[in-house]
Parts: sequence; structure tokens; C-alpha cells
Amino acid sequence: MSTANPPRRVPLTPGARKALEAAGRLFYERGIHAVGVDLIAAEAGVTKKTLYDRFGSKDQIVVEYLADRDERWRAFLAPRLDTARTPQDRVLAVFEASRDWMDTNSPRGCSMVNAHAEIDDPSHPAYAIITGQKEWMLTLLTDLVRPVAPATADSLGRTLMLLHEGALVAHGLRIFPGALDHAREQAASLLATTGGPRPAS
Amino acid sequence: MSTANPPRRVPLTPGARKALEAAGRLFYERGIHAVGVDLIAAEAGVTKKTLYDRFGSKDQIVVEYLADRDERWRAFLAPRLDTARTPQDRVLAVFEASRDWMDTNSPRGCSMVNAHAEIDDPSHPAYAIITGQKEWMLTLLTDLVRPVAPATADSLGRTLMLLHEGALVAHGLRIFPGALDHAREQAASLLATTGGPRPAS
DNA sequence: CATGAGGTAGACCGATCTGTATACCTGGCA
DNA sequence: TGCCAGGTATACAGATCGGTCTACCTCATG
Repeated sequence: MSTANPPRRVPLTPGARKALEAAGRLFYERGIHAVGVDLIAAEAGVTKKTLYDRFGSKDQIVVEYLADRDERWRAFLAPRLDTARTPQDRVLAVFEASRDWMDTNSPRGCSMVNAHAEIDDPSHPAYAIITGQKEWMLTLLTDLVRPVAPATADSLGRTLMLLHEGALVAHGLRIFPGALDHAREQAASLLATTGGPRPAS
Repeated sequence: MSTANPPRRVPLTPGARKALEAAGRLFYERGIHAVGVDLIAAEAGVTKKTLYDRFGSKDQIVVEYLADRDERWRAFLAPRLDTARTPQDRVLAVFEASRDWMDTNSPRGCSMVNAHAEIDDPSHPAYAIITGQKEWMLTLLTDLVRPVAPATADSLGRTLMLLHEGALVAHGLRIFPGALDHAREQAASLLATTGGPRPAS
């Protein structure tokens, strides 16, 4: 598992950085296929030639877009995991980080899930990024609960994954407000009743 | 809530039916923006004129596509709910129906979630169908658990909704196998520990 | 027999799509 | 001084986009 060589990355010159910022915003808000390279260039204040000199193709811009979001999400999450002191707190920190991330970056749900809806071909270079992030999240949650529930870590990790993914979708589609907070509470409840004794206070 | 007048529907002549079948398959497999009307016509064995005589626009084809999937899903679910004898069994029947539905119709996840990724405009006529189905599902799950947990039905319904949506995403992205079954087990566990006594046998 | 609904066949429209080309400018560096 | 990376500006190519049009066919029904 988790083989798939990482997609090629591209050096980010100033022009490329501007283009990637604009492309990321447009792709997320309107969808990948709905956004043309001319629009990206215009919004970035960059010429189309610069786009193709830096990225080579629109597909490569999509790859950089998703890889960039993935990297920024992991960087957003990491310090919160470092700060949390107990395994339970680390799990809850994931849900809290997602809530804050969604509030500031992602009103329309998970960019990976949304991109997956538009990319059917598993050989597309962006596919590995999408599945890679989900695989990473499942592994993370499973590893986080292993200390408190070694016997049921796999099952509990998967349940937390479902709650988390469901909350992202519920947030994006505005199914009900406070989806991430609700998922966090359910996660806390699961952690309290599973495995070891509940925290002292 | 749940106001939004239902989008206009179109009479399904034989040609329209063939077109809708092809459009549904293509939209689901490749995404809405990635499929052109010429391709739909060719795959359906129908001329483009027939497409526009029946539907008037591509947007209207999208509306019929989503409305049709919604109707078929509800028709798929209804007899299973009628057969189940206890409230708990009815909730579990939803997860089992989703599992069977996904196995035969939806390897790429929920068509509503996927469509939402491509439609940003809430004034799009398809938007009401997407949000309407999610709202209906949340209401359904909440109403199903009300008899067993009247005091916490809203919260429990939302938790079941998160598990269900998460399982649909996990299935579509192949995060781990058996996602719907895992969600079903967690739902069963929630129903057993919440509210009234567990079933006699 | 006339009519109209539903259909085929295929040309056509303007707009937009991804991608390429030519010509020129700027600043850092060997 | 010369060079080259990175950029602007703009025109262009070929394909495809959603959508319209004319001409003709078939068949059921009044």
C-alpha cells in the first residue's frame, strides 16, 4: 500500500506562486473543470505563457493545487497535535483543527473529495494526492487511538474517520450547523467509553 | 426551511428517456462539466435536436439526472423501511440499503455530493435537489430514532447522518473496504447504548 | 386526408477550451 | 559586456463547448 510515486512538483517562481494562489482559489470555489487557464492567468495578473513555462499543463496546475492544500493542512494540524498532551486530546485536536480550517479556508467542504468528483481516471497524477491524504488521515487517527485502545484501534480509527469525513461533507453541504463540533463530541464520547478509564477530571 | 419550489420536470418521451439514461451514466462516471451534450446525444443514439427539444438546456438535463437518482434511491429504500419491524432495524436498513445501492449503482460515491462539488451557485436549479435530499435523509434518520430516544433524537440523528455520509465518501474514495458495513455496526452500537433497553433477543 | 408530435441527419454559430508562437523587456551575474 | 532566466503582451491554432437551424421522415389520431 501507499506506493504510488509522488507526482512531480514544480519550482515556485514568483509568477508561479501568484498563479497557484489564484488557481487554488478558483478551483476550490468553482470546480476544476469550470475554471480555464485564461481565467487563472487573468486573476493572477500573469500571462498564459508564464503559466505554461512554469507548469507545462493545466493538469500539473491541478497537481500543485492539491499538493499545496495537502501540505498546508498537515502544517496546520501538526502544531495542534504537538500541543495536545493526551492521546484523547490529540484526537479531539484533529476535529478542532478541521473545524477551524473549514471556517477559514473551506466553506465548500474537502478539496480532495471535491476534486475526486471531477477526476475519474486513477492514472491522473492528482489521484495519488487525493487517496494519499485520506490514507494518511486514517493512519493518523488509528495511530492516535492505539495507546488508549490497542485491541480495537483499527475499528475505532475507522469510526473516527467516518465521523470526520461525514462532518466535512455535512459542513460543505450545510446539512446542519456545527457539524465538526458535533463530530468532536461524538469522538469524545467514543474515546470515553472505549478502552481505558476516563480522564481523572 | 425546505421551501424552495421543486425544479421543473420534463415529460420523458422515449428519446428523452434514452438521453437521460446516457447522461446519468456519463455524468456520474466522469463528472458533469466533463461531459458535453454531443457526447450524451451520441451515447444515447439520439440527435442533439431531440436533446434540446425535450430538455431545453444542459442545465435541465442535470436537473433531471439528479432528480431521477434521488427518486430511484428513495424508491429503493422505501420497501426496506416497510419491511423492518423495529425502529432500530429501520435505521440499520438505511445503512444496508446504502451498501447495496453503492455496490450496484455508485462505486464513485454519492452523486449529490459529487454534483455539489461542481455546482457552486445556490441559485442553480439542481441545488435544491442536492440539499433537499440531504435534508430529507437527516429528517428521516432523526424521525426513525425518535421512538427509541425521544430526548436525544436530534443529536443521535445527526450522528447517524455523519456516519452515513462519511461511509459514502469512504466508499467512493476507497479509503477502506466495507465502509457501509462498518458504519452500520457503529450505528447498531449507538442504538444499543442509547435510550431504552436493548432488544430482547 | 391533414395535422402535429417526436424523431433523424447534419450544417452552422459564436464562444471558449488547452496549448503554442513571436517579439520584447528587465535584472542579476559571469 | 554578454548572457540568460523570468517575465509581459499578444496573436494564433485546432478542438470542443452549448445551442440553433433547416429539411425531411414516420406514425397516430381527429
